[in-house]
Amino acid sequence: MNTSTSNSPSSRDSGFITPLGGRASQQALPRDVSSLGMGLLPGPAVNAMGAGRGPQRPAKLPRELNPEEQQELRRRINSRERKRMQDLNMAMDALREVMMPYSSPAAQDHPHHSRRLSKISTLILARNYILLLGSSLQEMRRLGVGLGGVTPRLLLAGNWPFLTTPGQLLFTSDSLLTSTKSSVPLQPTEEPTLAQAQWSTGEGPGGQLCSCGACKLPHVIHTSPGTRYPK
DNA sequence: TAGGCCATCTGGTCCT
DNA sequence: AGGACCAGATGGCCTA
Repeated sequence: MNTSTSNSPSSRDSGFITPLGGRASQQALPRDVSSLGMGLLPGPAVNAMGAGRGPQRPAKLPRELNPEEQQELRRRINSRERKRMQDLNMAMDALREVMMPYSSPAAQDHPHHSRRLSKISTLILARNYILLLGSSLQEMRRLGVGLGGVTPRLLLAGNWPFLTTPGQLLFTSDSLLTSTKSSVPLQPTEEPTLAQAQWSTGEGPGGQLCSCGACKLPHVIHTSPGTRYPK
């Protein structure tokens, strides 16, 4: 089921723990006990929430524990986190499987298309797809078309919001609508019509021009990158 | 070689 | 109290 290539968790498990937190194998022992939560290593900087919060909280790994117990505790915590991230990656792979047909024409002479979708690209493409489905649904409603065997024109045409470069791709209502007045997320009552949908064309991932079929399909017109994941 | 992407470790915070 | 979640740090792999 793993559709990923060299970066899948299972294929990357062959590495070893490096002193400062590099690749780790599932069986690899934790590092030196001195690094187990006692702040010897550079570690993450004090984050904004934790900074200046008065007296130091007790260490997460209690000092009462002997080194072996600390090591075991740290091992369990690491294992849980690893498992959590692997589950997340499995979900990401499942999403990738669904989105891949819409992101790659599988043309072997277009290597920039044959690569696995990155996480960020997968999420953005999925989001764009959902928005597209919403607009298609809206058109069906407008035309009074029932769901019985009728597929929205835009979906049939395969006009997917293809990716250009990850980081630039947020598919906003601004970019979707010809009218650029609204900057708020789409509301059910203001879904764009297909006639209003407007795409950019001709540029493949990474910004290079490409003449393949997929690249000639419409692209999302994106806005400037903007802020990254505001908290 | 630089930059993108990723896995892992880690400590802090939130939640049950 | 323990687990889940989050984000920073680090280093490996890969590609342009």
